[in-house]
Amino acid sequence: MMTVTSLMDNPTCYTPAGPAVILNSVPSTLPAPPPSTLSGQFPYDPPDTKEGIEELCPVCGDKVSGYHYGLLTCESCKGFFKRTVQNKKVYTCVADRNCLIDKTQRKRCPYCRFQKCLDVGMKLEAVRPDRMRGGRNKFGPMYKRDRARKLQMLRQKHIVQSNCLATPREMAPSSQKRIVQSNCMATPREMAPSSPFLPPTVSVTAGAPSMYSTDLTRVKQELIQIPQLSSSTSSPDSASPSSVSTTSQPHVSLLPQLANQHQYPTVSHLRDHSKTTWMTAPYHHPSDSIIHHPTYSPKSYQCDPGPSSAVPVPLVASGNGIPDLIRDFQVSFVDDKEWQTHLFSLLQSQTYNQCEVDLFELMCKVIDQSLFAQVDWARNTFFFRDLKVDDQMKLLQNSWSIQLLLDHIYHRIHNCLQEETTLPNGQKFDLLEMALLGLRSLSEQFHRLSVRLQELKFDRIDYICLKMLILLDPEAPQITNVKLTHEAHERTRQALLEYCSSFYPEYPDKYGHLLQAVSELRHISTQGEDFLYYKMLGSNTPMQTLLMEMLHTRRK
DNA sequence: AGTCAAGGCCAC
DNA sequence: GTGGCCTTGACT
Repeated sequence: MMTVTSLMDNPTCYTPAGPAVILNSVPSTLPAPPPSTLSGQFPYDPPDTKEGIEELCPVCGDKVSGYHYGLLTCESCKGFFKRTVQNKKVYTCVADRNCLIDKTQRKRCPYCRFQKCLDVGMKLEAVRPDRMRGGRNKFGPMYKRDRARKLQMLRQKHIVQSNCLATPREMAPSSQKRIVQSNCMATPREMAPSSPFLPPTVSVTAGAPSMYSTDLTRVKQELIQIPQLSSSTSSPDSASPSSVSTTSQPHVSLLPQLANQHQYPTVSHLRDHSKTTWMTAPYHHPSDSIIHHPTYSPKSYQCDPGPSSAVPVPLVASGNGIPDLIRDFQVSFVDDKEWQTHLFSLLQSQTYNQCEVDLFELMCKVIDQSLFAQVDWARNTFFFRDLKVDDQMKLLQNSWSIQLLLDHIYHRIHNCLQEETTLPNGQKFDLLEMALLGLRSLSEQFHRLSVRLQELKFDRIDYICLKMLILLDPEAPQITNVKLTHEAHERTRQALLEYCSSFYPEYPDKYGHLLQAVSELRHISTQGEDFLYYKMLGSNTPMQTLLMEMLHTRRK
C-alpha cells in the first residue's frame, strides 16, 4: 500500500554499502550529462536560461522534458505517474521495497518507482480528477518561481566561472572571493550539473520506504542495539538483512536503511568511507557557493573559523595534559567539518529539484534526522554504551534538544555556522530557528549564551565534555542504572574541571560557568520542546516520527 | 500567437 | 504497461 505520507519523507540513498557504492555503481547506467551544446533543446526554457541547467529526472535520471506534477521530470515518469494515479493502481514489490530506479531499470518495479515519484515530490493533486485537458493548474506560479531561481543560480554560476578564468588582476571583488575560491578548486565533476545520482546525499532513494511509516520504538531500540564500535561490526555493511521488519503494518521497517542513511557521520562511517571522494570532496551543487560558503556576518559575537576550530589547540599542541577520559570521549566525535557538510547535504537532499517546500515540515525532518544521528553517535560513546537500552533511550529523551542547541552554538562559534542558509531551490532556511525548535523568540537568550561561552574561550574539548555531561544526566527521569550514570557524570565533570584548570588558569571560573551554561541550555530547549510539540500537534506534519515520539514521551 | 503542463493516443 | 508524440486550453 502506498500512501501520501511517503511524500513527507525523502530519505537519501544510502545503500548498505554506503555512498561510495552509489557513486561507483550508478553512473554506468546513466546517460552522460547532456553537453552544453544541447542548449536550446528544451521547449520549456528560454534559451538564456537553459544553458547550464542540464537537469536529470530525479526519479530515473533520464532527460527532463519539463515540469510535470510539481517538478522537473522525464516524459516517461510523467506518464507513469499519471497512469498510476488516474487508474488508482496498486503495486507490490517482490523485493525489499528499495529497488534501484534508474533509466534502464525503472520498468522493473512499479511499486518502488511510484514510491520514488512521491519521495522526490511529485504531487498527486496535480493529476486532474476530471481529466480535463489543457489549461494551467495552481502550480503554474510555482514553476515560474522555480525557473526564476534556477536562472538566478545559473547567472551566479556564470559569474563565478568567469571569475575563475579571470586573471588575478580581473579577480572578483572581495565579496565574492570565498565563492570563487571554493568553486575554482572544484573538479569538473564537482562543478557538474545537479544529478540525483552524483552526490550521495542528493541522490534520492529508489523507493526507500518512508521513515514515518515505521515502528519507531522498534527502530529506536534496534538502532541502539546495533553492534557498537568496539565490535567492528558497526560499519554500514553490517546491517543484517534479517533485521528488516516484516510486521503486519502496511509499511516495511526501515531499520537497515535508517541505520545507514543518517546524514551525520559516525565513527564507523569515518572509518569506512574516509577514503571515498565524497568525504573529501563534497558535492557541489550549483548553489553550493551560497550553501557551503556563506558570507557569515556575526551578530554579537565573532566567529572563529581559524585552523584551531576543527582541531582543539591544546590537544594538538601539547599532546599531553588532556585527561585520559576526554581522549576516550574524543573517539566518538567526528570532525567538525563533517557535521556541517552533512547538515547541508541533508537540506539539499530534502529540497533537491523541488520548487517549494514547507519550511516547518523541512525543519521537523531535519531535526528528526538529527535525532537518528544522535542515537548513532551516542551508542558509540563511552559509558553510554555500557548502559541498557531502556536507560539509553531515557537519556536520549532527556537530552536530545539540548544537544541540538549545543551543537549549533558550538558550530556557530567555531565553524561559522550561519543563522540562515539558502536551499538549493532558493528558499531561505532558518538554522537558528531549527536549533531553537521553532521558537525564534528565544534567539536573544541563545545569542547571550553564545557570547558568554565565546568569552569563556569555549573550545572543542569543553564542547565534548558538555555533550557527555548532558547525555549522562543521572537525574534523567526513570533511569534504572543511576549508579553508573552518576559515576559517569561525576568522572566527566572531574575531567572537565581538570582540563579547565590546566589549560585555562586565566579563567578560574570557567568550569562553573560551563555548568551554568548547561542549565541555561536546558531552560531554552525545554521551552523549544513545548513550542514544537504543540505546533506539530496542530500542523500537518507526520506524527509518527522519532521527533514526535521524543516530544511526546517527555510530556506523558 | 506562443507557451507549456495537463491528458490522450498508440506502436511497441 | 511503457513512453514518445500529439492535442488541448488557460495563461501570457
